[in-house]
Parts: sequence; C-alpha cells; structure tokens
Amino acid sequence: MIDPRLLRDDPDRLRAAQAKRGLSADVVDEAQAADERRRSAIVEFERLRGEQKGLGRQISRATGEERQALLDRTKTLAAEVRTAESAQAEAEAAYRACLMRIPNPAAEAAPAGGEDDYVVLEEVGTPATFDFEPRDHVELGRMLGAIDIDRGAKVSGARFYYLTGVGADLELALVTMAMDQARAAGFTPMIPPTLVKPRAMEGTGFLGQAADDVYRVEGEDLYLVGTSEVPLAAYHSDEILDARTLPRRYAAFSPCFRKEAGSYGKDTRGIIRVHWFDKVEMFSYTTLEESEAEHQWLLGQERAWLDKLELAYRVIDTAAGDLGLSAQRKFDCEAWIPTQGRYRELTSTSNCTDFQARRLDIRGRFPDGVGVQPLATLNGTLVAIPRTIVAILETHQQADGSVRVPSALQPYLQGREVLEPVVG
RNA sequence: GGAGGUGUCGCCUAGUGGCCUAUGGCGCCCGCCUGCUAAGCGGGUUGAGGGUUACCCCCUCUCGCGGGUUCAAAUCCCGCCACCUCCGCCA
Repeated sequence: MIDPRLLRDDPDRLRAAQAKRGLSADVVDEAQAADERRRSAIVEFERLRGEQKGLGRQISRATGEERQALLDRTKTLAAEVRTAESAQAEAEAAYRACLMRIPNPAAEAAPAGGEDDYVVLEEVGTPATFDFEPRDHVELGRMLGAIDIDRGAKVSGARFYYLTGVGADLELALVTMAMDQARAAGFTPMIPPTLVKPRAMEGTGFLGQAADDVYRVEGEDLYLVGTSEVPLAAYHSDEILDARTLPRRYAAFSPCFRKEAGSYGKDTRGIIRVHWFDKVEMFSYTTLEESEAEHQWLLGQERAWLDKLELAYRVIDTAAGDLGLSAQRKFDCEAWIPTQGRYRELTSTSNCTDFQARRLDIRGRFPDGVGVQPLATLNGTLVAIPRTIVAILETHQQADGSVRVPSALQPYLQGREVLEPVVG
C-alpha cells in the first residue's frame, strides 16, 4: 500500500507515477474521493459517539426522574450511532480498496516504459562459444541422466520434470552452496511454510492482477506460494521490530508454484518455465533510508553467486511498467543461454520500500522521537534451481556431452570435476 | 476429529456492566544524584485514525477476531481463530 499521506499531499506525483508505469490515473481520483467520504463519515460518527459517551456518564451518576429522562434520550441516539458506525466502516473499506489498487510508484531512477524498455547496466563475462554444435539442456539432461521431462509429464503434466541422479545431486549441491554463501553473509537460514493464508498473499501483492498465476487449494483458504518472499514478508507481519536489530536478513529454501497462466506456448521445451521449482530466496527488512543501499547489496550477493558458477550474464534495470505491484525498482541478472542465443532471467531483486510493510503492518520502533514507522522490505533470488541448471549445463558443456563443474561447486558435488554422460 | 482451559500495552500481570479516561512490575526513554560501575530518586512509555496544524491541544477507536444484548461491554451471550492439557489418528 502506498503512503496515504502521498494521496493527500501530492496526488499529482501519484498520477505521474501511474503514467510512468503506463497505467491510468483514474484510480487516484477515485481514491481521493473515497478519502473525502471516509473523513466526513468519521467526523459524523465521532460526533454522535462523543455525545453518547457524555450522556452515559451522566446516567451513571443520575437518579430517579432525571435518570429516566436521560435514558429516553439516549435510546434514539444509540440507533444513530449504530448507523453512523456502519457508514464509517463502509467508507473505510471503500477507501482502503482504492488504495490497495495503486501500485508502488517507481523509483526516480527506474526507466520509464514497458517490458522492452529495460536498461542494461552491465555485461559480465563472455558468452560461451563452441567449436562443436552445442546441445541444449534437454538433450544434455537426458545424456547425463539428470533431467527426466517425459516422466514428469506422464506423472504431473506439462511443465513438470524429475531431477534424477546427478540432476538431483546438482540441486542439493546448489542449495547447500547458496545457503553457505547466505549464512556467511549474515542471513538467517529459513525453511518456511509454502501454503499461506490470503493475508500473506495479498500483503505481498500477489492477489491483484497476479492472482491468475497463483494456485489455490480447493476447499481451503490457502494458497501455494510462487516464491518464499511471501512467507518471509509475512513472517514479521503485525510486529514492531526494534530498529536496532535492523537490517534483518533471511534466506529461505522452498519450493515455488506457479500456474504460468498467460504463457501458453512460451518456453514449452525444457525446464526454463515450469509449474514447480525450488529456490533459495534472500529477504531483508530495513529502513526506508537504507533500502536503496540494501538493494545494491542484494544485487551484489546475486552477482557473487553467478561469478562463482562461472556464468556470463548481464544486469538489467527493469522499466517501471514491468515492475510488480509492490516493487519500486527491480534488477534482473540474466545469464547467457548458448542454444537460445540470448540472455535469460536467472535472478531478480526488488526493493518494495514500505509498500508491503504497510499492507502487512510491519513496523520499526525508532529512538529520538522518531517513533514507530513502517519498514522497507526487499527480496532477491540467490538461486532458482531449474534455470541455474540450464545455464550450467549449456555453458559448461563439452563436445562429448559431458559438463565441466565450476570449481566452486565441486566440493558440493563430491569433488566431481566433470559430469559424464551415462549409458542407456 | 472429541473434551476441558487460556487469550489485557514489547514481556509478565490486576481487573465480574457505569469516575476503566485500564492497575502494578519488568524492560525501554529522558532527567537528577553519584570518583567509575552498580544501585537510588523523579518523570515518561500500546497502537491507529480524525479535528486542528509551527507547536500545544481536543476527540474517536483499540483488552485475540467478528457479531449480539444494553442508554452503557475488557467484563454478559453467540460464532471463529490461536495456544495449552488430555483422548483419538498419524510421518
């Protein structure tokens, strides 16, 4: 949720922010009108309620005829209070619904425009070249006995897969290595629940237009999360954290579930786009002032990770129109995928400023008269397993179908330096 | 799933219809005192919203959540949720 003061004090900034994302500003006008209605409803209710309380105090002291007269008066007043109260509740709800529809204004520095208007900040490493015809990850996965897509489809349907043999080893190795990096960087390791209540989903901004992509459990008020950002953000919901304990950093390993609605026909081959995958996600709670620096720091963690895997990648600054509802700025790290001849997103880090914190009531207590303020939340991928496996297999493949293991990963793969094709 | 119990401010706690405008302690903040430290003394300390706005100030809501009874609810009634104990089931 945006800062309500912004709506009151500088609505034109919100209108400009909507334009930068390529959205209509109508919702800003609606929210302003709803705010007016809400405030007059509050004034009316409080006037009546104050009168009622005053009479109540007199009644407790009065006796006899005087008391009876007061009682008669308050009977009608009680009904008026009730009406005014429900009118106020209605106006509050309508106002809040308007506010919830307004996305986080993009950062000043974020590029304007849509999906294709990103800015490339940096290219790291050299895209791999081969003196043989490179195989794609599907073929490599089959040769190594690492990925079984056919049986994934047989058992669970399209966009499902098994990681088998060395493929399963690879996941465990990547997860352990990522968790080691996170722990060393000061993150608290977490294994969160991946079924969550609507509050957590809505609070992180995944129930608006994004709801189509979310699995809901039939007959229960629960959702399968598409990222552990959701349970990590909701972890401190309704809490007031001591500002001296900031930043709080968590790194979670969890499965992620995505319907991938609206992506029919996209990435149908292989495991680039799947309904389920495992991921290690970084999450930070900090102050608004520190959030930009924290964002860069998270990006640094992602880059250090990709460097260790010896991948070629670029960093892009996502345009405003391609930001999620909650994000104020987003950097993606995209790795070079040789057989696709282009960069594909491997990690993504977003600064959600106080947007999620306001929805989830996550606040900090600050000294020196600052008092209680909403915190900033940030998230970033450390490793999303399938796409990372794709990048590793395709980048480090050799002519015979074997795959070189980056040296940093070798200790996590029982010291193997090369993954060899299996027979049969 | 069944039976019983509990839910009050960051933590513990008093409070069985009306000066509850919620008690006390711990912790925390400010000040005083004190060679240092500790102790002691005094004051402050739930959060949200509205009016007014430089500040002060005033008002409303907030006792797990939501309804109800009543002129009036932390307090009485109903439903839900969470936790604890026991039983059942189960990796």
